[in-house]
Amino acid sequence: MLTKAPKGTKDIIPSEVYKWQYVEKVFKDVCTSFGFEEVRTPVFEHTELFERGAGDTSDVVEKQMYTFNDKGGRSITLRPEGTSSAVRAFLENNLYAGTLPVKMFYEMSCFRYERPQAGRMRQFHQFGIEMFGAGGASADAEIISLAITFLSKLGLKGLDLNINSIGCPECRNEYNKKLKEYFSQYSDKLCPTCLSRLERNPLRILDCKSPECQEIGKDAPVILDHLCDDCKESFEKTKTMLSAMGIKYEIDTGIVRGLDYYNGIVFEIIAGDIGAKSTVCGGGRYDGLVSQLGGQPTPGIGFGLGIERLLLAMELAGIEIPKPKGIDIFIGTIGEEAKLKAQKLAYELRQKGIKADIDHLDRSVKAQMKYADKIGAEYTMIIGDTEIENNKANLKNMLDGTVKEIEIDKIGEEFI
RNA sequence: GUGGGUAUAGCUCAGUUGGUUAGAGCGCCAGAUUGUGGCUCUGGAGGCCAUCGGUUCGACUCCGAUUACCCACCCCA
Repeated sequence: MLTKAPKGTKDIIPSEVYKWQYVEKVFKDVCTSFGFEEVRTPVFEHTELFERGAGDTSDVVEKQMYTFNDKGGRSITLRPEGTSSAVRAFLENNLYAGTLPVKMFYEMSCFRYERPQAGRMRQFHQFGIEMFGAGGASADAEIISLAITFLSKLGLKGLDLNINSIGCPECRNEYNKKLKEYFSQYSDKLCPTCLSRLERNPLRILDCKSPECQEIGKDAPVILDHLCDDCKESFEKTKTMLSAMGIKYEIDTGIVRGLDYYNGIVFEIIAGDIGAKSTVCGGGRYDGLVSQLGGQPTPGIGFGLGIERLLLAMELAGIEIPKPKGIDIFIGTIGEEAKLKAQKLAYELRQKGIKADIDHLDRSVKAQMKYADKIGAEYTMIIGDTEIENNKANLKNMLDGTVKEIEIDKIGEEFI
């Protein structure tokens, strides 16, 4: 118990963390080149924010939230997603009064109470971006192209970008009615889950894996045929933009985002077969969310990108993440006097920004050399009484094994 | 919440129809090389065989329960 992390959580240990640092750096660089700035919001929020934001009929809010009362009796929830917090920060800090559009990115832990499986954790990590105040197709295309740029920079090939439009509240209502009408005719043939979806969310029946439901779904009305003129036009414009940038996409009328705030364009990016959960990035437009949370009507669009799934996809694709360089020099020692000297030398080198390490376990020279090799030391120097007396020691290049004699006190000059 | 699978050394896994001292590879430590890594060879440490109960003369092995992990469904990143 004490030595076991809670279900659905995982340590990122020192020997693995370089992978995270690598994708984090690439993501930040890409976002910056697109003119986005980082935002950091609290890990927990008032529960109401997610109920109003993600929507209290969404599965996430209904049964997956880590909610508790704090000692002051407030209902607090560990964030299950990032967009609600971003909108709250946008409103609370009056960012809408500044220069529009507001473009921000983030990396955050999110929490959902679910049964863990491949690519799904209870604590998971997301990259995300949000853009507020721009409702046009160029904003859509910018968001999508940022995701594609990022994933491509990491070396992922064969990305599948699937897009759809779920329309504005008006055309979606119309469409839902038509869907209900259509599927009601087959209510005796639908599977039990889809029968319950008929009332709750008929759109999801289109996603069902059961052969019967799929067969019935083939002839169901398609959302894209039932968009209002405005929605239709903006979807067309976005597609034109994507094509102009040479970004390939597929229309997938089955994409329905799980959070209630989406409207208009929605998209998913699938990067390789990483198990059942192969969607690495999902997002869309949420033009109603800002006003839903008490602000002036402001268009918004963004995406979330799962870091665990990203790393899975990269591993599966055989992408090698560059390991960071080891230390510059290991100073090995024989005897107490040498230890004293090495400690002082390492301290001076480290202050100059040179990565230096010494022995702390009083090991044999051979063992110290092995240690130096393991930590990836580029150079080693062993000092004992003779070396200290002459102020001369051998500096060994660990890559080619060559040795050169240097003055101990001038060791720093070797690393300029 | 529903269903399936797995549980033996730090890691990846063997372990015969139930039979007495539970193995390998990798990793770790040490020696060969009395003050110099990688390669090789030799040795060493490290196991309540997940837990609890049952069957049996005898259980790592068979049965049951519990727990944990993995995978899939719902849903999602």
